[in-house]
Amino acid sequence: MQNGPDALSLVFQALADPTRREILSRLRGGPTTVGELAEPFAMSRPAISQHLRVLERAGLIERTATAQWRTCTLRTEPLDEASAWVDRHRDEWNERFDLLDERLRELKGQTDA
Amino acid sequence: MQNGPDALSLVFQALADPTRREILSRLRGGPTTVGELAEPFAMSRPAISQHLRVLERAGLIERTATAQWRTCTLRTEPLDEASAWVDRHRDEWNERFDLLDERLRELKGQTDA
DNA sequence: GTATTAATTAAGGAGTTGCTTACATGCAGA
DNA sequence: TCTGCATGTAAGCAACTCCTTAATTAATAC
Repeated sequence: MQNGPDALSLVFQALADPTRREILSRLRGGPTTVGELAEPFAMSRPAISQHLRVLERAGLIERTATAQWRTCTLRTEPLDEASAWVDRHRDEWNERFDLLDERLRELKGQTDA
Repeated sequence: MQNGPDALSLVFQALADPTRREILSRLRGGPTTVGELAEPFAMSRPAISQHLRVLERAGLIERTATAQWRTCTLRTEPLDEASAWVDRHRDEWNERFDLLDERLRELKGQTDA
């Protein structure tokens, strides 16, 4: 994997773990230090650090260092793309219209050429 | 894996691969055989079979056997839960209201007790 | 300076993923 | 029944995930 996975795969992969989803849910309450974040989990600090790295790699959190505390902040932008993908596939009605659109555009391209 | 991951993790994990997302997109056009599905990918048939198993495990497709062809059909129900989770975290405004709701419910529970 | 606190990095191990090739299964038609 | 086609299963391998404990960095307080 020399090039690394695409952004959307990184986001979905980050969300594919209950601990990481719980961390994101807790971050909705506002920026939080790693220690506070780790407290409710029966898991070592390094394990939490590694989960945070996965979330950071997906762009879902930002870590800023103030003194010896690292504050984690929620970043929701990557979820827009994820939400768009899911919703596009979720609703069969819209899908049919999407496909109709594509067909029409194809036809238009053909008659133009 | 005696207990296995939860349903939501399975769905996000299934979506965390471009090949599988492409398969789902292609299935929006209607039920398709494995051969047709595999055709555009530079990948062996067994690899596609394994991707289909991941999608089936997540409940995102259904496989039915007619003659020697296995027909794959899209199932969008699992995406509802995924969409709900993402949307709940996507919009900061709604999150704040959700949190306010939770706090109010907590307070109510406390005064009741 | 030394000690304490907060967090990360390093190293390692059990299990999983994503692919491969080779083999097996199961149906259809001569 | 034998042949061919569509698909799945088995086995193997490199890379990755998710956790661990031990060592390290960095800032604060004495």
